[in-house]
Amino acid sequence: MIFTAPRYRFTVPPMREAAAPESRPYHHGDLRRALIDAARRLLEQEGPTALSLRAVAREAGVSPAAPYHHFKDKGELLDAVAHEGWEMLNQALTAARAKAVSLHEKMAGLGVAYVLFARDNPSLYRVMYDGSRDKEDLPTQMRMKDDSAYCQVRDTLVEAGADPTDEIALELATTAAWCAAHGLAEMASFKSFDHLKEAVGGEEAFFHGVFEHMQVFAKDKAD
Amino acid sequence: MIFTAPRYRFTVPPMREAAAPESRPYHHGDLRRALIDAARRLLEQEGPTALSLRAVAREAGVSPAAPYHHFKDKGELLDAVAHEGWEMLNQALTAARAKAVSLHEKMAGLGVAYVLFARDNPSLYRVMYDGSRDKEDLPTQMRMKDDSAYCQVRDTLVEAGADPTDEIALELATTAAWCAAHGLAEMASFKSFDHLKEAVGGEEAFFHGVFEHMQVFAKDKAD
DNA sequence: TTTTTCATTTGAACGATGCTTAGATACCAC
DNA sequence: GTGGTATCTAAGCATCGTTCAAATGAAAAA
Repeated sequence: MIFTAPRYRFTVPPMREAAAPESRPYHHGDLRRALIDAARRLLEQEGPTALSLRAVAREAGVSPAAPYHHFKDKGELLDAVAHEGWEMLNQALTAARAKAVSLHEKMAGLGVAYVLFARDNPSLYRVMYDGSRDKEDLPTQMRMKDDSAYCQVRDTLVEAGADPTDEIALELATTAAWCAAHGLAEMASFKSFDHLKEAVGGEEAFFHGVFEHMQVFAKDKAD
Repeated sequence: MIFTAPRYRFTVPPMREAAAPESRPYHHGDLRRALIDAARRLLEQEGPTALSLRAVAREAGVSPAAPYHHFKDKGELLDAVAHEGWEMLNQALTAARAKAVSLHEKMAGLGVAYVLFARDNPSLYRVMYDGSRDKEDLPTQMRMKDDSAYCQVRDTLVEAGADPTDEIALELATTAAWCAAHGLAEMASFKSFDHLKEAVGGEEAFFHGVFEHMQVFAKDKAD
């Protein structure tokens, strides 16, 4: 049985606008924070290809060498950005799960929320995933934290009737759901699917439709 | 000028089956072919991050500007590499489908063959996918050609009993299978799954296990 | 208050990248 | 041969990630 763990910080610190020159106890104040914000701003506005370390420093109003006192290299900055992305994703899934009524809605809602997050934050999602891909591991917070997407999917599967004592089957099913969501998240933007989206009545309906053809999201398994 | 052997030409040891050097109507022969081979060689040996246009030119034994007479830019070279990757993938799926006996084996075999291809050609798979992602479209050969992965999955679903007249459901199911395979292909290398792979008796069994938890790969749907 | 300390930030520099331009090279048709 | 032309090289531009000695300035020590 899953215990409700204390939820500490539920919200990712919101991006600050560009220069906020009020209080700067040190030279810049909190340059680390400012660099992460600048990176997320650039990511949102210019896309992942435009995200150079020098551009981030420029955006933060600082010299190209300044970031190296707060991050070992470019990858470490991206890791920090990705970390906030994972927290945002966890929040989105928590909200989707809370909103759902039936068990089937919970599973489908989780999947759709996952894909919607990727659709609404395409550049951030790519950074999140590229970071974990290069490390050949899922970020720690995705599997360890109680509100991680992985745990939420697994718990929901148990609620939906999965045998919690068959750990292997449970992990396989969770992985299957994860793969399905990730696969759809990465392919959803392909123009090839435009006609399908229209045919089923919109993008969200398309996501539901795809998930309904996967066993872990099937209604007969939930109730 | 010092009379030495030309520095750039004829210096490529054909580590692999280098493109037939019989006919070289021009300076290098078929530099386009040599560049693609060099790119694939680098991709295999050094990984995707080491794949710079200059490094490809170096590997092919030509100057950094030479590739621009055969490819508009770096992306066009990668497109050519990706194209060959898709053809290899289609071949792998064709072989897997031919080998399968039962209908269920055909679907599962297709999925596993897809993931195995990605596992065995990780860098190539990434280039294949990044190329189509940036264009926001699946490569033409994946949906148009008769032996494309998409068509093979769709046809196999029909063989397995899907209603060929319900085009929307058929496309949704095909897409679902595709997403599942792609998602697993991209996550299969995560170390987080090592214990699961071991628990189920190997990597291939792990792939089968994940697919068996998705409806489109479920046995009860096939027969 | 003055001085010292030391993290923070800068400016300059290095090697490497993608790409462009101008010119040299060598194949082919004549 | 000669000329035309596709092919390739050389050199250069702007940008990138990264390093390092110097400069800056907040905080602690005097």
